[in-house]
Parts: sequence; structure tokens; C-alpha cells
Amino acid sequence: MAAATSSPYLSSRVLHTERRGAMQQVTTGSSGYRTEPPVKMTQSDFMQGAVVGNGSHMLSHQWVTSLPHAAAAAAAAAVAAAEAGSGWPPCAPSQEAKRASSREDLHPGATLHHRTHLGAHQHSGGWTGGSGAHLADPALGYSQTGFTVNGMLSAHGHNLVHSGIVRGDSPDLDQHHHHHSQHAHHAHHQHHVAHDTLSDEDTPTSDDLEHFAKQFKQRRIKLGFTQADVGLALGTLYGNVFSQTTICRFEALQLSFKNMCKLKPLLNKWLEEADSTNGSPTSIDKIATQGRKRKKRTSIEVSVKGALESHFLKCPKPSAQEINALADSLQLEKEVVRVWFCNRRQKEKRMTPPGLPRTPEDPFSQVGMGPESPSPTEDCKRMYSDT
DNA sequence: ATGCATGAGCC
DNA sequence: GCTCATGCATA
Repeated sequence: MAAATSSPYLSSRVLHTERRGAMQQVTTGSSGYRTEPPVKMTQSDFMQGAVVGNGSHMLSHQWVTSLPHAAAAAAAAAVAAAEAGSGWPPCAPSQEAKRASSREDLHPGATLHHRTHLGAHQHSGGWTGGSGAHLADPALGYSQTGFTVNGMLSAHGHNLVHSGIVRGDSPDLDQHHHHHSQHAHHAHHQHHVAHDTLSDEDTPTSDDLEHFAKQFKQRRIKLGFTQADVGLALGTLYGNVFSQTTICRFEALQLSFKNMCKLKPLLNKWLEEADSTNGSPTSIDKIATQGRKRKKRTSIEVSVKGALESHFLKCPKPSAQEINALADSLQLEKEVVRVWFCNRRQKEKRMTPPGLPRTPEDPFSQVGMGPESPSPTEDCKRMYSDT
């Protein structure tokens, strides 16, 4: 009964191993994109594999079948590097919150404040009451490390005592339209673990999330689990499989506030599980990797990225026609450009912007978007009708 | 760790 | 077509 959400492409699994070996530089590739030296990777626990995943043809428009690879994806660049823009625009137009009533999105005008550590409990998280479970494709699964849980058991033996967090000041448990009371208190280096005090009843604050994420990561590593392992374990334990990517983004607070709130209870449960069952391996089954046809990742050249960035600053939400023109001038597919803008907007909504060094000294300094963002009124005009 | 991509739900 | 959650593939 492993059918579940079947993809339209599941049948084809042609293995083309000859993709590798050819040095290609589609567009960006080897360009000195990020110039900062590989300083240190304090937290890449899954980088032991270190396999070079180079090569594939330069056909930018081909759909390739994903191979059931078992190789570990190496993580070299662990530095939090802001890719293209590197300088977050102080003006964050959050005008897409037009449908804020149906969801718990941002309110127009109220704007997002879950970026700093100050007052940030605004989302109620509709998942708790209604939408709960979403279908995570159970057919997909992979392992980057390929190690079994048994390996880590010897490493630990002590359990940390987790006292509950004292914060009980969230009066907005179910209300998403309340004014955030600014709590000036913020000891972000608390010693207690917010284990389950506000597990799923409370809507955590961004501060809570940050702390939990940090804590989670620490313990996860101590227990010897990789991010991928956790993702799989969540699947077997609770039915929702998650990828290494998601776990990673959770730990790095690179998800939306709402998403963070949703994942937290799950990860919390896993923590308790992995913690209590210290000795028995969590039953992680490897689910057969299905071959799903997917468009090859388009590498956008640095200069092109810069151009896109520029346009994004001028107009975060270009019209279809603008996208067309832009795609034309940049020699990219329209879809690629469209998706780029979508992803770019999504990045804007993350809790932690990329490249933001969350130094414990002053994790709240850069993003100069405190109160809100101005001038969402003007719509984008086509600044370039023709090339 | 992150860039580009897919897909569901919404409008 | 957009947002949003999520992930493959890659740097």
C-alpha cells in the first residue's frame, strides 16, 4: 500500500550514469560567486561523505530522471553566505497579505515582526486546529549519510534535564489579530530547555523557536543523528517524512514563522523519543527511492542573478508580461524567471534572512525593517517595454 | 547549506 | 499566476 500520492512520472527510471565526468559550466558554475573563503563549518554534521557531485550535461532544458543515488551529498560551504543580493533591502513590501483574513498571513500595515527577537507571536497557526496534516509524499526518501542509528548510541548516556520555559505570556493563543505586546525581556541564553512546556498548545514566539531550534540541533548532533535521519524518523514515527533540507532549514530558522510552528511539535516529539529510547534504534525504513522526473536545476549566471536582483528591488512582483520581457532580455525561460521571483519573495518571508549571522551578542541588528515597510502602494510599471 | 523546482490550494 | 510548504540536486 505504498502507492499513496503517485506521481505521473513514477515509472521511468532510466539510469544514466554518464552524466558525470563532463565538466560543464552551464552558466554560473565555477564563477567566483561567493568570494568569502570557506571559513568553518561548525554545524555540518552530514558532511562526512564529501562526494563531488559534479557534472551533468549543459542541457538546461532537459528533464532528467533522478537517480537512486546513495552517495552522501557533501556540504562544503557551510558559511552562511548571502548569495546574490547580500544586502537585504530595508524595504520589504508585504503587500501580498491581501488575503490575510483567510490565512494567518501578514497583515497589511501591521507587517511582519517575527524577524527580530522582539514581539513576534502573531501567527496562530491554523494547522493546530484545522488543517493539521498535510500529505508529505511518503514515497520519497533518501539518505545522505546512510548510517544506521546504532552508531550513535554509545556517544550519549546522559539526559539533560529540561525545565519548562517560564514564559507563559502568550495571551494570543488562538487570536491572530491581537496587538503584540512588546516584552522587553529576552534572555536568549537561558539554560533550560523548552522541551514541552509549550509544545502544541501554545503558539511559540520567535524567541521560543529560535531557542528550540538551537537546542534541537545541539541534542540532535549529540545523539549522533543527521538531519536526514531526523527527517526519516519523523516519517516512521508520525507519518510525515521530511527531507534533510527541511530539517536544516528548521534549525537555521529559514522557514516561515508558521511553518516553524508547525514543525516544532513534531521535532519535539522526536527529541523525546530519541532521548528516551537511548539504546533502541529507531526503526527507520528506507523507502524505495522513486524516480521522479524533474527539470534539471538551472544555473543562473552571476551577472544574470544580479540583473534579477536589481529588478526585484524595483519590482518584486512583475507581471507576466514583464517576466516575459525580462526572460527575453536575460535569455532565460519565462518559467525560470517566474520561479526565481517566487523563490525570491519566499526568501523575504523567512524568519532569518540568509547570511544573517546570528551572533548571540546582537542577533537583532541588521534587518532595518522594524516597524513596517513603506510604499507598497505603487505598482510596478514596465520599465522596459522592449529590449 | 542553499538554489531552483514541484505541486496544492487559492483567487 | 501567486503563495506556501517542501525537496531534489548541487555548491
